[in-house]
Amino acid sequence: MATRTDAPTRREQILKEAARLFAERGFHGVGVDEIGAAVGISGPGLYRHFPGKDAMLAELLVGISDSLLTGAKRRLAEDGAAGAEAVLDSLIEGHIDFALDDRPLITLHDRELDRLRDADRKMVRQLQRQYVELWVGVLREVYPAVAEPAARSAVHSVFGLLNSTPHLGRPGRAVTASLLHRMARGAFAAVGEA
Amino acid sequence: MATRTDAPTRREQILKEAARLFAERGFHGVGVDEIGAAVGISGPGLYRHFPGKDAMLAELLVGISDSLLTGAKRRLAEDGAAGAEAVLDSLIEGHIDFALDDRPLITLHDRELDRLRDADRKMVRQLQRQYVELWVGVLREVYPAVAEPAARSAVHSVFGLLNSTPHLGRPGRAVTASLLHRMARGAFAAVGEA
DNA sequence: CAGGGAGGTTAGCGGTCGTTAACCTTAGGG
DNA sequence: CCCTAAGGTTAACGACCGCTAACCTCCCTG
Repeated sequence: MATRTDAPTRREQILKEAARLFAERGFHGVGVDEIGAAVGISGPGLYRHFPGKDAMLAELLVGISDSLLTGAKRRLAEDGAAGAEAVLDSLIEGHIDFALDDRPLITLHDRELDRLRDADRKMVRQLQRQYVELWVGVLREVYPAVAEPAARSAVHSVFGLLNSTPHLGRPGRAVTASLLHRMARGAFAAVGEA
Repeated sequence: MATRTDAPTRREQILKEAARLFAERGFHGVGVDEIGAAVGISGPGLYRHFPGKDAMLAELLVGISDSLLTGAKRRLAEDGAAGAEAVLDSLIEGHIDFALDDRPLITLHDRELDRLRDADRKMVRQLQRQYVELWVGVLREVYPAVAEPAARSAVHSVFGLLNSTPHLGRPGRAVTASLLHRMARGAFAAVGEA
């Protein structure tokens, strides 16, 4: 399990603050001095931990995409025996957890992808595509009548729905999670029953 | 009606290209020279039409918010007699039209708001809030059991769903529009029937 | 207890960006 | 036929930004 109880490393502090700032003001809108100030060191000190500003964004985006995909694969393996419906619910739940717990990251995820170097962008895109295709596969098991392109569009749209958390009020985590879950299922059902 | 058949003015060309570039690379990621080049003039020439780069973004965002709200008010007035269900469908249709026809604008709309001067941002926020509240009112007419905070969250989430068009493939406009419409109704229904 | 690496600091360089200044060209009206 | 306004141009300025250089200070270890 490796539940983390230790204090966060400096690197992790930097990544967390950088994510927050990038999400708030955009990658180009944040200077390295601000990121440094956010963790109590000053600008150039960051270069002891990262080769450059781009590298921070790259690590963030690859990390998000990878952990989304890894979590989804795990859920597919664990809940697969319980049927496609259960897996779909589990995927939705996982994505909602992520959107609620790491709002800055979910914002960056679909907003700053184009600021990456080619190699990093390709990697992120590949992880994202695998994540989408995993959802598409499960969705089409639940609703076999849905053609693949429609399923893919539906998945992207539901991501848009779930990723709307930054715009939502804060009426308690469980309430929001439940609402989002029901809406996602409702949206999928509307595609499946067409 | 004033249907526009005349050629677009230079100002309009600039706004259109600026919207595209801002959506692609972010407000801070685009230089004035690039915007100029996109309309065939060079950097500082833009200042004959706008007082500054910020003013272009401001005009774009206020314009979007205003036209969304105006369209929604018109639909409410025109289709109100046909009942709340019909108005809701009309609102959804209008938002989808917008998301499909002006993808760069819909992207900017929820992404670059914080780059505005205080006065402009307040104005945009107010227009957006009115737009949301109009939807909330109609939604609660269709589903009276839904409490106001839940309705507001639901509306924001459906906006997230409808605004996902930039991530979608292009399988023909009508097909996409129909899919999005059904999903939006399905998501709302799931909230209403809870 | 020397010494070296880890992790800071400040100064400053080179490039870019938004903006202004100064100047030029053209079309239309008195 | 001038003259003015509209709409361009290039040059350049000042600010800022990412990053490097040079230096300092601990702490850990052989």
